[in-house]
Amino acid sequence: MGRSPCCDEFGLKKGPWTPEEDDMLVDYIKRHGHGSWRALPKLAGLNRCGKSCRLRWTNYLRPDIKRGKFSEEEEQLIISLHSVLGNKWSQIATHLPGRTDNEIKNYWNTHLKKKLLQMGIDPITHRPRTDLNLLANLPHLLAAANLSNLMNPWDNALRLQADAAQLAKIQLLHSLTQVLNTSTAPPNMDLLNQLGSAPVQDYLLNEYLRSNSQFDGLANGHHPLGLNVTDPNQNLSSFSNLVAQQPNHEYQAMANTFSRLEGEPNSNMSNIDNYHLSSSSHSIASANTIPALVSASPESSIVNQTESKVNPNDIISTHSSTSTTLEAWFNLDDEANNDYYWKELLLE
DNA sequence: AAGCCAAGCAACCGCCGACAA
DNA sequence: TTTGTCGGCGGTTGCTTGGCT
Repeated sequence: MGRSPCCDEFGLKKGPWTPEEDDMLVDYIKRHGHGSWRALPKLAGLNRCGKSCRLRWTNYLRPDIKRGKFSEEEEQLIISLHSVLGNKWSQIATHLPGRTDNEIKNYWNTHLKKKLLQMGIDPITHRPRTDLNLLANLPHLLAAANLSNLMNPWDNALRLQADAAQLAKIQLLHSLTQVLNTSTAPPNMDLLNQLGSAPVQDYLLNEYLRSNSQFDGLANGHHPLGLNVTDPNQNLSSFSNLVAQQPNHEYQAMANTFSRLEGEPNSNMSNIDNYHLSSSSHSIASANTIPALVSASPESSIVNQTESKVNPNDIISTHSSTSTTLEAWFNLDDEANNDYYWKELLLE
């Protein structure tokens, strides 16, 4: 079971391959096949270890390797597959003909990881980021989100960015709502105004009123912001309507969910997590068009992958990287959703 | 022109599971 | 059942290149 000595054998060459060595390796494999990699170097007249030969062949010299820039479609596919499979580069590579696991891994580390970070998505969990950097970029993200309706639907790069922005906004709303539901301090109107949409502001303010109407000074129907405290529903431009206006089917699915929740006693947005997590038999994903993907935090992706029987081919057919992130949003129940953090930002 | 720095990528390292003896 | 070998994988290193000062 021990590690094979392979490259530790002294006198064997390491480092970059010369064109002559490449020729020798290609020539031998063309004539004889690689056979035993361990035996190959001697038979081919190479002063390399078998492992080095195998790596050079599989990552560089193989005739079916596709070289050059990754296409937009390939990028999307890698992101989608990574959200399900995690760092299983070899499995990801099986879905990209002509690309090697090493190439995909390098491309992920040098390009895609940064790209996701810039879009406010955590490249490890594929969840929207909730740190201060994201909040600092909020106006930019919101602007991108507002542009989404005007965009060419086939422009994948812009669409992905806009989806990420939408998700960031939704996640922010979710977190803000939780804070408002648990605090009596008045909300920070400057921050609320950054959300830019009257229905959203109404929704958040009414969440605040709903949760605080039992306290002194509000119970008499007066509120410093001039809103109707005794009947907050009169103020409410419902969030369901807001998300229903989104063209993306995912937001339609959310609106449907909210509608169902509204029919339940004591429902509010924070119920969404419980609803989603506790009722897989009538899940959002099955009732609507959101693919049943799993989030891919390092600690959970493997287990989820096997338990939920997610087929990476489904990712390819639906080709939706945002669904994964959307579902991740529904599962926000960890430290990233910590009330304390949001209270610091939101409450005066 | 020279030096510095960061990005990109080929190659290596070390671990693991499968399998045969 | 144990042990050794092999191939495969993911993480990491270090060289090359290009941009900037």
